[in-house]
Amino acid sequence: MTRSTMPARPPGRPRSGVDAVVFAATLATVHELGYAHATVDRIAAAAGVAKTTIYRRWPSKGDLVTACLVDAFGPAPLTGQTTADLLTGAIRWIAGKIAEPGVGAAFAGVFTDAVNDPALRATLAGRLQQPYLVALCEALHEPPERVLFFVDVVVGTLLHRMGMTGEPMTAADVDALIGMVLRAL
Amino acid sequence: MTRSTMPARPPGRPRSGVDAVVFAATLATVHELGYAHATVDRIAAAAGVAKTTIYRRWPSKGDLVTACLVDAFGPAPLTGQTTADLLTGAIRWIAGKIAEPGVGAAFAGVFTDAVNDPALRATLAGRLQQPYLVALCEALHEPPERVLFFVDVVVGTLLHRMGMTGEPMTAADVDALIGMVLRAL
DNA sequence: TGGTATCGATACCTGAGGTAGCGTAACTGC
DNA sequence: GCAGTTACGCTACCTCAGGTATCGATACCA
Repeated sequence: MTRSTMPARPPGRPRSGVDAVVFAATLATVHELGYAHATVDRIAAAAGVAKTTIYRRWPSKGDLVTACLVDAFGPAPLTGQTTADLLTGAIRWIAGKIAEPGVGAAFAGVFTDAVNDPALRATLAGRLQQPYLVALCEALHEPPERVLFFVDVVVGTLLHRMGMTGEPMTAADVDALIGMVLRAL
Repeated sequence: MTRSTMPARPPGRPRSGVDAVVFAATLATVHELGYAHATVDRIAAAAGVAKTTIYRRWPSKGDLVTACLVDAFGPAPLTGQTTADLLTGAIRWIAGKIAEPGVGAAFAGVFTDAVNDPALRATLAGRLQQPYLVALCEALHEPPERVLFFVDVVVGTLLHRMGMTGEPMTAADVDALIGMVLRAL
């Protein structure tokens, strides 16, 4: 991500495409073994690269998974005729992403790690949450603290279900969540 | 807990009071260092017991913390003239518990561990969640899946805030959460 | 062809969860 | 007071995973 945006390629070995391969291997390994058992050794083996290559690109496992999630999420589709449409789409989108194989477990796992790692928490908040927060504030014309509250509600609920049951939330419950948030605004 | 309910004390060394001392040391250590850095060695040292004593009583760190939380929470105060009163009291109660020093971090940490440890997840769901779930179903006259959804919302939101900021939710936001849940029922 | 920077491999360090063995302290019952 | 019983403290140890250091090999650019 950082390197691919450089104007001219510096001399040395190639590394194009490695990020994508490692991200795919990360999600696949987390999906198969869970976050805790998806060791960096196994992820490296699955990606066909050396462990040292991973630590050269990302300073820690948490940073790797965070970058992986940023890549997997991409920009939020904040579109819709009305505010209700926009919110419904956004909540369905994040619920769908968390339901993707590996993404939910990776998200819950890195969130978990961040609880007791202030540096990782800052990375997670800055790289993953901040962009969506800003976009939501603009799209909804609501102050940040209010948007933050609803992010806590939506993401917290989805992750709690994922963590307690190991399964993503059903479509019916996602609809209930949407109804609840719409009524509250 | 298990032993103190026995009718007659069996022969051997005493162990009364050790549970309470270890629970207090667990919460204090987690409060001071966070869940991940609160190693069993340090908890044992803080309690003034040997590490082996802890592992003799609880099979793992997760089980220790779960037992500690069960002890710290106690029975839920499900009282109130109306359903609204009852729910308001229950949500304020759980929010207050999670805001207690060490409890929130311990809860978030053990939840985190449970995400990728099915055995611990079963313990957490059975010992900590199940009793409150049953009591809530009876008190609210609602089916389990509906109650489970609202537990996901309330606990998930509180834990997400705790995990992302490191601080418990403000009273104003807890009130907003209560209002949201009341409107949804 | 040479310079440059990354890659792969191996070996290693640290910290933490968890276990084994053994002598010892404390309680119950006779 | 004395045996029997049980848990305790201590020490040493195992395993696994995150993370680091070193170095030769490799592939790109000029």
